[in-house]
Amino acid sequence: MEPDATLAFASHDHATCRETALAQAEAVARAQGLRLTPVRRRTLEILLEAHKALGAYDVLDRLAEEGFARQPPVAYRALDFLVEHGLAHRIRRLNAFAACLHPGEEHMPAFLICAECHALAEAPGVAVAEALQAAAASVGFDIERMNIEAVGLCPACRDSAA
Amino acid sequence: MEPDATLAFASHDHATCRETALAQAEAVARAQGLRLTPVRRRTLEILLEAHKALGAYDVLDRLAEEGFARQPPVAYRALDFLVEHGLAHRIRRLNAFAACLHPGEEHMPAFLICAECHALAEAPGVAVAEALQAAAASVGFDIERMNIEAVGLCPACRDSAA
DNA sequence: ATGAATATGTTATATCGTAACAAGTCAAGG
DNA sequence: CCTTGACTTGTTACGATATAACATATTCAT
Ligand SMILES: [Zn+2]
Ligand SMILES: [Zn+2]
Ligand SMILES: [Zn+2]
Ligand SMILES: [Zn+2]
Repeated sequence: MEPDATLAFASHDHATCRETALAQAEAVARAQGLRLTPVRRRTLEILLEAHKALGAYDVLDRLAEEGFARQPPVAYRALDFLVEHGLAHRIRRLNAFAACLHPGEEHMPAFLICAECHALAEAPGVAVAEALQAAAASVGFDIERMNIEAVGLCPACRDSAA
Repeated sequence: MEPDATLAFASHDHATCRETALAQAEAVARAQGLRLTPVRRRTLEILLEAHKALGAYDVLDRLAEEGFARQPPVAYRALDFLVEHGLAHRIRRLNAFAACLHPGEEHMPAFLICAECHALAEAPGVAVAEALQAAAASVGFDIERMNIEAVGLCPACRDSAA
């Protein structure tokens, strides 16, 4: 089942939402023999609690408040680890990172970024990815990784702009 | 007519290719009353001559060699202007900029970036963009701008890897 | 001519990201 | 046990990317 981005733009129970994602992430870690060490786990929790994209230095500040060293590699290592294993995503357009809300599920996220309120959603991107694969294949290009990001207005901000 | 990315990965006459793009860019500037000042024009030429994505500081170095001031805003302003008016594109994945090879033509480029030789192609992205529009619309999101980028192997590097 | 808008010059600084090496942890094989 | 090698973390230092802010100059329409 593909994730549904509607939730991200609607008011919902953040607590449940992040606990679910965290539990899924832990399941992934167990299944793949990953070491979800304290910094890594806390970094993921920070992203989940924020429930939006955070810059590496924002994460670093929060980590520092909890006793971890305030040095860039601390945050970048943890973030890179999470991204590497699909527990978080990197949003290039924002030079930022966001927890994956569907870790373990096969999904190609298309990110929708609200220019107004900065809400971020992972939209179902399978159709988009397939179209891109097809476009690439037609010129003999072999895709390894892709980034699909869009900036615009979320439902709430679009309505209030009218 | 949609641009064809095949050319970008094939050996071709760079001189013609860049003169065409430059001429198209000038036509766009005339048509839209844009001021293609010396720095801006030279910046576009630099991107076209390189025929690949260049970082802002690479562009700045080249501009400096030609008598322009070696200060970041010089390059960023020119690059931002070109991007703003569709004469160049920003490749977020590379923190870099590339001249648009189809200025004035309606197109939604999907960028294909070779991880091996760093070749860059603007693939026809209309189908991809439509799929993304549809995905966004299904959750009530209104897209203003989008970035579609893929990293992988170009035909030449894929073949030589085998 | 004159004012408003646009473009450029210039200084300084903010933000994002990585190289490199030392020190510590951990689990498997001897 | 205890070695050993892979992985993880601590730490310093730096590199790369991007923008703020303000002064000056140019352009363009009135
Ligand atoms: Zn995800
Ligand atoms: Zn919004
Ligand atoms: Zn283009
Ligand atoms: Zn290649």
